[in-house]
Amino acid sequence: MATFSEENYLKAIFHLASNDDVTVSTNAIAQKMETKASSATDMIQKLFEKGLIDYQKYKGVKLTDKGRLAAASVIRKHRLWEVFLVDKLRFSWDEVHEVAEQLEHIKSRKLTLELDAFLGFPTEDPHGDPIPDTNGNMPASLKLLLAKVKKAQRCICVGVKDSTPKFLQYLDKYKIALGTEITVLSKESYDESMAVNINNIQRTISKEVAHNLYVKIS
Amino acid sequence: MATFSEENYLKAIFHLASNDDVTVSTNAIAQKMETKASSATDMIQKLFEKGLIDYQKYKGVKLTDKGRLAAASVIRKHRLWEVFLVDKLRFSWDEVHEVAEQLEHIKSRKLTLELDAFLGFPTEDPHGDPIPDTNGNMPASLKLLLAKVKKAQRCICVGVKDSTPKFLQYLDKYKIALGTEITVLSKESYDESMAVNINNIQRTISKEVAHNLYVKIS
DNA sequence: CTTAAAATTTAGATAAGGCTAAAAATTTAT
DNA sequence: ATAAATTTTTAGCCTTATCTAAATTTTAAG
Repeated sequence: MATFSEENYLKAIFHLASNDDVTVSTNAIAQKMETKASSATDMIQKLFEKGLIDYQKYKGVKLTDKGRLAAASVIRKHRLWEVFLVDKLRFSWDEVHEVAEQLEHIKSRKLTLELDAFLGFPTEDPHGDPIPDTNGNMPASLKLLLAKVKKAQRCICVGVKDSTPKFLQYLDKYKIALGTEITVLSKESYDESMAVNINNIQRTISKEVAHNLYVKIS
Repeated sequence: MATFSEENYLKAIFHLASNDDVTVSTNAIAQKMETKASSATDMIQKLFEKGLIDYQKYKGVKLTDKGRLAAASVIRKHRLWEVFLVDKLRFSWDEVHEVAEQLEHIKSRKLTLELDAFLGFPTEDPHGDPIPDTNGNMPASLKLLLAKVKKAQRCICVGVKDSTPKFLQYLDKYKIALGTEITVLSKESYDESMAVNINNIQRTISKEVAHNLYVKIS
C-alpha cells in the first residue's frame, strides 16, 4: 500500500508525463510538488525500489505499468469524489479540489466501485477532465481551448485549464459555467481577444481567458 | 489542526471516559490504541500541550472542552459516513467501520454540513449509536441490551455492542438486522438464555448474544 | 574541448509517531 | 510500614518525509 505522499508523487509524475512516454525530471517533480529537489530524489528512490517507476540516476523518471495504474487509480478517485461533491452535495466548481485532494487517498475497493455506480458511472469530472476506468485507461478528451475555436463555431464550456479560485470566480461572475454555450463571433488578431455570444449577450474575451477555458464543439 | 493520530487518541479517550468526568489511565489508552504505554505517554504530553486534555503526571487524563469538541467532531463524521455507506452505497453492517475510520479524518466544515443535510440529518448510525451534533452534544441513547428486556416485551433491534465481523455475520445468518422486531417469550435463569420470536420463528438466544445486541422497546 | 552553469544526488539534521529497555512513582499486599 | 507488583515516565533508537548544504554529474557556452 502506497502512503499519501507516494500517491501524490505518482499523480504528479503522471500529470507531467501527460500519458506519454516522456521521462520526467527531478526538478519538474520537485516544482510540481512544491518541495526541494533533494526531497524529490529521496522519494524517487523509494518509488523505484517499489517498482512504481523506472529510474536511472541523473536521467529522469518514467512510470512503470504498475506505477501508472496506481496513479490513475488516485486520479480516478479524485475525479469521482469531485462529481459527488458537485452532483450530490452543494459544492461549486472552485470548492471541490481541496476536499478531493483528501478523499482521493481513501483506500477501499468497494467504496470506489459503489461510489462510481451511485454517481451513474460518470466519464468526466466537473472540470471536464476524463475519469480513468478501473484499469487505468483514460477516455480520450474531446475538449480544446476556447482560443482554438474558429469564427462562427458554437461550443459548450466543459472545463478549465487554470483551476485557481481566482479564475473560477471570474467565470462565475460572467455566468460562464459547465454547459454554458458560447458562440465565437470574431477573433481579433492584434491582441488575440475574441468577440463571443454567451446567453445572448455579446462579450469580449481576452487572450488570457480564452487560453484557460476548455470547450467542446457542439 | 489535529493529525490523524491525535484525532484517534482523542476519540479513544472520549470513548473510555464515556461522556463522563472520569479520568482515563495511560494504560487504558495504550490498550485501546493497541500500542505501548510509552507511546501513549508521548501523545498525552502532546495533547496536553495543545490544550486538548487535562493531565498530571501519573494521575491520568481528562478531555478539556476543546478536546471533547474535537473528539465529538471526529465521531460525528465517522457516524455520518457510516450512514452514507449503508443508506446511499450498498454497504452492510459489517463493512462500514474500516472505511469510516479513514473518512472520519477528512477536514472540511462544508463537507460535513452538506453530507449531514444530504443524509436527512440522521441522529443514529447504522449500529444504533447516536450522532453528536455540531456542538459536540450526544443525543441520549434509548437503546438497551436485549438481555435487559422483560418477558413478553416487544423490541426493535437498533444496534450491537460487539461490532466484530464475526458477530455481525452471526446476526446476518439468523436474519437479525437493524429494525428487526424481537419479542421476548421467556427467560431461562439457569444459563441466561432467552426464547424469542423473530419474524414469526421461535428461537433460543444465548447469554452471549443477548448481551451484545442493543434494542429499543417498541 | 574545456570550463562555467545548471541539475541532480548525497550527507547530515529535524519533527512526528512509534518501539524497547530502564528508571521512577504509585498501588497493593503482607 | 515497607516490600513487591504494577503503572507510568524517561531515555535512546528507528522510520518517513522533509530540509540545508555540500558534492557530483550533466549540459551549455565560449
